[in-house]
Amino acid sequence: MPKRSRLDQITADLTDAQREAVCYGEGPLLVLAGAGSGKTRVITRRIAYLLGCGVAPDRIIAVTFTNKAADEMRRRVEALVGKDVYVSTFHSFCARLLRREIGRLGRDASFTIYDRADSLRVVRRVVREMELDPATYSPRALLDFIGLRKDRVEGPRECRQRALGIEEQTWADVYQRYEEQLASNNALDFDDLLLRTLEVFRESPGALQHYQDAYLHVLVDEYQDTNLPQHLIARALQGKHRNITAVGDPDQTIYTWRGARLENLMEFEQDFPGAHVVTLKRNYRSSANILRAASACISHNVFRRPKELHTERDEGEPIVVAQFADSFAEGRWVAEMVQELMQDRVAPREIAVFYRTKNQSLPLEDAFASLDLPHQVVDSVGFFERRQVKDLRSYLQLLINPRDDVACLRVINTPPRGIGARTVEKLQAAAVQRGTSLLEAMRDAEQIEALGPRAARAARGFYELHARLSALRARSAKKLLSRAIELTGYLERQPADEREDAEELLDMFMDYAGQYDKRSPEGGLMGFLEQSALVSDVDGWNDQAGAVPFMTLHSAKGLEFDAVFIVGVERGMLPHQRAMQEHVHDTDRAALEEERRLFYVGMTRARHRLFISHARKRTLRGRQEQAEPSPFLEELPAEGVERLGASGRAAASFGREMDYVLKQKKLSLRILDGGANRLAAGARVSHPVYGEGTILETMRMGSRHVVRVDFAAHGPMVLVLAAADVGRA
DNA sequence: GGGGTACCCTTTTTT
DNA sequence: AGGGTACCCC
Ligand SMILES: Nc1ncnc2c1ncn2[C@@H]1O[C@H](COP(=O)(O)OP(=O)(O)OP(=O)(O)O)[C@@H](O)[C@H]1O
Repeated sequence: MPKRSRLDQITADLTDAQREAVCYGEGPLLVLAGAGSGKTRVITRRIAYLLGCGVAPDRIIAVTFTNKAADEMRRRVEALVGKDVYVSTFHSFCARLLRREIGRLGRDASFTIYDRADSLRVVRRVVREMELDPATYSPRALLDFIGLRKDRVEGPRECRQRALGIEEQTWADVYQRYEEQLASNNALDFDDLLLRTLEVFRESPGALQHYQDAYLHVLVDEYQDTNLPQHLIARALQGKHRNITAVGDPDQTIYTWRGARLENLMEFEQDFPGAHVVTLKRNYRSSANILRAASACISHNVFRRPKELHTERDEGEPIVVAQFADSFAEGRWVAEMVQELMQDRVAPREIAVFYRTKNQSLPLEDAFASLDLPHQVVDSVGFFERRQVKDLRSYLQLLINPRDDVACLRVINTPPRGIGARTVEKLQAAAVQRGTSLLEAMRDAEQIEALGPRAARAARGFYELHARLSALRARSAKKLLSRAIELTGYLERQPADEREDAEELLDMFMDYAGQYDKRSPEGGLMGFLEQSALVSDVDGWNDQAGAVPFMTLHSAKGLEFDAVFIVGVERGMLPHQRAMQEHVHDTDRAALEEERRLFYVGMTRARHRLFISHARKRTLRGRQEQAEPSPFLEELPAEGVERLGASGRAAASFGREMDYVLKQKKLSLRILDGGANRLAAGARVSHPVYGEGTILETMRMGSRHVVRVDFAAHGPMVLVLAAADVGRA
């Protein structure tokens, strides 16, 4: 194929503004654009275009927010030009780089990656060792503090220098000792992946130069949610060729709590002098009703440059805002509406349900299960945090990095093998004294005087178990996992009431390992552990599975669906109570605005249908709490928004009535006393189950028609009309 | 000294 | 619901 026409093909279905960005030549480029305007499309096409222009695939690096988004982009580029480029997240890229380069910092390449729970264990230990009162020095708060320092690229020494007063000095000391512990465990936390990469660049000009030479083009998606270290890494990488493409939308910053820095985007032109800026103003995703509502809502953010986003699309169906008595009624309604959509030929994978917090999935799961609707809770991070999965991961982690005392302590007596708290203490003391890891101390258990013969034998036994597993280290991840389960007797030793659970979880874990083995036969155990440490929630979501995904609003970023449900849109939930106390925000207002952006991100995921709901009662920490509608709901326009169950009492009964209808499914109504031949208010009807009644009102709930009927024997009920009845309504 | 149990609290979002 | 801590029994 002649080159010209292939390039034309890549840019054919783009707007002028999009094409300008895709085909932009050398130098920094910023695409500043609203939701659904084609930012991700521009990045993907630009990669394809560069490849089409003859840039070698290995001279391009693209960075996305999740591994799933990275795979998706790689696949799209491959489909466009048949070439394989490197697309990754910042964290995965850094982990890969550090496996090669961390020796330059005097550290070992077989490092463990710690998640928050691992880090928390380290902080707890530091607090104990420093003999601080954990009530005053909350390990959680201390870890947050450390994270904050790291987000600002501030090491313990600098932190200590800047400390004002004894209190802050103590925090800095905790930070210092936390770092020492991580080093002696040969572990890096998530932030370290970024910081050590910067350190490699700083300490080793040769390495920096190597990467700067290698990457002719650096492209970063979702720039509004990058933190300072990520920004610095991007800047370092483009340092030689100066070809950076960043795309982002300031209205979609939703990770400030994790250090995201909007300045990275808004001050791009200062950081990258001579940057060319392209703005995209047309939304290609959503119906006019959806875009109008989303824009109206986000316009209430005052810390914001007003931005006009328009669409050529039709109004579309009205947005539905519905109120329910409680989250269970809300869940049943969502399930019922999903069933309806599926009957209307909307594929389940084109429907999604979003919520603020993960525990909101439960009522939805119940409701979907009872209607037998295919659904999938998108929660990979949660999966890897499950106790049983973490336990087995720790056994494997210890094979790669025997110095990982956190992993060792986690499983040293799991399942119970006679190494109790006292023995552990003695082992730890011996390890500190000898300057060894816990595992090495166990190898030499017989020589530790403080240990009785029984304890010594148990400890030595653990070491031998590790050694036996270690001999199999080169085997596939799945094989190792199943051998670890066998050799440790993990399942047999589970309490009977948890065995089934554990078995299911570990089966899933083995499946996951099997998939890894197949996909990355070269990755080995280390690659497997690395990938599972760096998963994002959406990574585990199979978008081809034909199931409705349930996910957090955060996870929904960057995705799109034909129909979207956002549940639990209540004061205290969205905006979330805790988010309003988040100290990373300068003001209450800023905190509220981030919550509004989250709602905005959710709404703008929808192409055609948007359903927003809230409940009057919600169970929080086992308590039933009254809930008010979210203030954000008042910000939606009247036009193109249909509100159901507006008053509190009506909503309460609506919930119960809905319940009934769902159980009975749809049974058709017969019109009595021949006069009126229409299902309209006032008509007398008869129902096979409820008997006779009078229609109170008829209404539309989204695409479906419902009637409220006052039955003589049952009182008011909401009935959903069968398609055949609709013509009569 | 190990192991089991009861009670606390804490989770908002996640690389 | 899961971990941590405190307490009790073996
Ligand atoms: N020029 C175009 N022609 C047709 N469809 C387009 C065009 N540009 C974008 N789209 C479609 O619009 C939708 C949104 O595009 P994309 O996901 O790239 O937007 P985005 O700006 O990254 O969105 P967001 O920031 O909201 O995640 C996609 O379905 C995409 O295919």
